[in-house]
Amino acid sequence: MTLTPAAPSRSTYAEIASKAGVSKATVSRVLNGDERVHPDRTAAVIAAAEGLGYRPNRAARALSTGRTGLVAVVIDDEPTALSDPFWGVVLAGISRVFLANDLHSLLMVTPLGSPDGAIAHYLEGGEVDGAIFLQVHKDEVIKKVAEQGLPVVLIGRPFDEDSDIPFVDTDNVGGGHQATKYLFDRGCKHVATLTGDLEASAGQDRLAGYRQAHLDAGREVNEDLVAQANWNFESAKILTLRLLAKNPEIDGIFAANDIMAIAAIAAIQERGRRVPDDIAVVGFDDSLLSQTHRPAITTVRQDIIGLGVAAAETMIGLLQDHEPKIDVLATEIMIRETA
Amino acid sequence: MTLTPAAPSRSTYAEIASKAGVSKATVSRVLNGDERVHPDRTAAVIAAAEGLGYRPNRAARALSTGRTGLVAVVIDDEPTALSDPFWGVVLAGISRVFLANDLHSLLMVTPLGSPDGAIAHYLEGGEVDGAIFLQVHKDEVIKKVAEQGLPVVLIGRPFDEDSDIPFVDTDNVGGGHQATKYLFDRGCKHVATLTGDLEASAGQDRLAGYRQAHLDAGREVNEDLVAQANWNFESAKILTLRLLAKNPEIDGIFAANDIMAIAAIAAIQERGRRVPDDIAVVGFDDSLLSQTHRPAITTVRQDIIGLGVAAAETMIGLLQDHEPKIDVLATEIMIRETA
DNA sequence: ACAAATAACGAAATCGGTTTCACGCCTATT
DNA sequence: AATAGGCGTGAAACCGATTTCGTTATTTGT
Repeated sequence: MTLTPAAPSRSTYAEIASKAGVSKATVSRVLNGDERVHPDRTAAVIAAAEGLGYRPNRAARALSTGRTGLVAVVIDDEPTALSDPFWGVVLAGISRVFLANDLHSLLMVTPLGSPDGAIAHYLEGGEVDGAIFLQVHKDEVIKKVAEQGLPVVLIGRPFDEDSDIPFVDTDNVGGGHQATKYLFDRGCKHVATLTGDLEASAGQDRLAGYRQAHLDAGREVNEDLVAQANWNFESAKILTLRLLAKNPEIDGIFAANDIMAIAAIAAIQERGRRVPDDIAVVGFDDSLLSQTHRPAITTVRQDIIGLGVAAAETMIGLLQDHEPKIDVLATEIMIRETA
Repeated sequence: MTLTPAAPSRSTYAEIASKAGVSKATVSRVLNGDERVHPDRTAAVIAAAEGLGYRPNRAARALSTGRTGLVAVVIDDEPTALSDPFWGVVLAGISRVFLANDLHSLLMVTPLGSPDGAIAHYLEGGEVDGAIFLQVHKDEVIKKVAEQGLPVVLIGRPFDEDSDIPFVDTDNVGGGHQATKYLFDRGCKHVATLTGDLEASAGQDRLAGYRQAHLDAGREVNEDLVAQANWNFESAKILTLRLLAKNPEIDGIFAANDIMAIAAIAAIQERGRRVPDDIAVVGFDDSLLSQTHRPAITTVRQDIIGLGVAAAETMIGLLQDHEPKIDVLATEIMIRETA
């Protein structure tokens, strides 16, 4: 494999040093903000560096400090995962914070299913200073990496209750609560829920919020009204039809994401009932779908960019030896036409 | 900023060399596949390396070779850009190929408004071996970077007709042609089109395909039936209403993306016409929306993962000094309910 | 005013691979 | 038989920034 030479060579400490009439050591001190250098020399070095349009060589710095300035952003390589617009926005949030802190995100899209996958190797190699994991399915890989001393931040709650891995997450419990309470306040008496995959923490938590809202309102959860639909359209539609058939008294549905809300609406209309007049529907995510669908879907909005920002900030904190911070971001209900 | 030490230290050439009883130079030769080393030594080095669980230090290699093994993937920081599931899938394709070739993708989300902002700096700094641009920023930044000798691949067609920057793109002309021809074959006599932003090559090309299909069918394009809707729901709906009012003879609509197709359907139904019986509608993208919408949308599918894969492969080719390859990927029509 | 402590700075070592160069040994050439 | 050429190899230089260590120059203490 013959490779072409890379980008044009740039100026170095040696050049700055000779131009400013000081040693490389002094250049390094000035450029790293050492206060103890004489102001005159400091000024000379800065002037020389600017004159030469100096840009540091990351590889050289990495070699001598052992820190690369790179953070891996790992996402599960499932067809469904990446086609979810959610992650793009999270990435934007992460990237924005990193760029302002002279860090870079190394994107790794990989099947996380296999515990000894390629990823673990890369993460072990000291090639990155830390790793942010999106989309959590198995904690194992993450734990393994974290145990090797690599700073790790999770987006989404870890499964293991007493895991001490720092994470940021949407307040899914709060969001489920908000949606359910809104339906109650609207006058609904029999609120069903279409849950996501209960192996995912978001699925669990949104359901927990639904239950909590019942508790707070002094109502009992009717377990017949809880249907596990695994996030997707098809099963949500089938389950809604079944719910409506068995429980005609239903007058509200909380779907744990917008796609399932759309499926529920389709099923309801197929049965000749009206939304929201007969049955009110609330979704989750505030996705594009919820905005363009007719009727427009009332849904729980999460601060997705904020998730990325918080994760990046937590990572920066870890790299600076701060206490691991755990963020849970509030949700907001977007009232549209379906409830 | 005090920083914690990075990952655990790993084995080095020096250790392998002493364990195998050879010099560092020989270790380097063996590990880089130099054939001229005596088989016995080769075996010894390989055994020693495996015994020590050796992993190369990227920074050290980068410092001495000048190549980082990193490729920047640059995307516009527009709200609409990253929330488009399209890009996530492209990223997956890129990442998959790179990972298999020991390259990494450095994600850069360019801050708005800064023409030759932070990104250009990073790209100049020799921090990456190449750059893949998603979502066409003005060509200027790209040109500037390319002129500095950095290998560049575009996803999407460059604006400048005689630009020599390698690119990969969906065959948008072909897709537009396919959609329009399908409507003709179905018996439509008066096919309108909702175009995307005509400043974007995808918008231009899909419209060009629409025109070409007319030409091939020996029909004239009625310019009254061409409406520029800029990809979004609102304007597409308004323009469709206007089209229907002025041209009641319309019996088919080709929308340059699925969102506009949905908007068109909403407008058509609002006017009391039926889809597809009165007016057939074809979208573009085969997005999740097109699958979940009722009626399900007949649409033109593009090979999005393939775009990422092709871009990554082209980049690898450039890095190995191959001829710049230009890929145009075929589309496929997905027949559902609206046409 | 003199020894001791401190501050400011440069020379050189260092990080871990890669690459050049020179050396010893062997085969081919005349 | 002597020289030229080739091969396999190790020593050492090198990439560019950081950091240790030691040397001056300056300040403090008595």
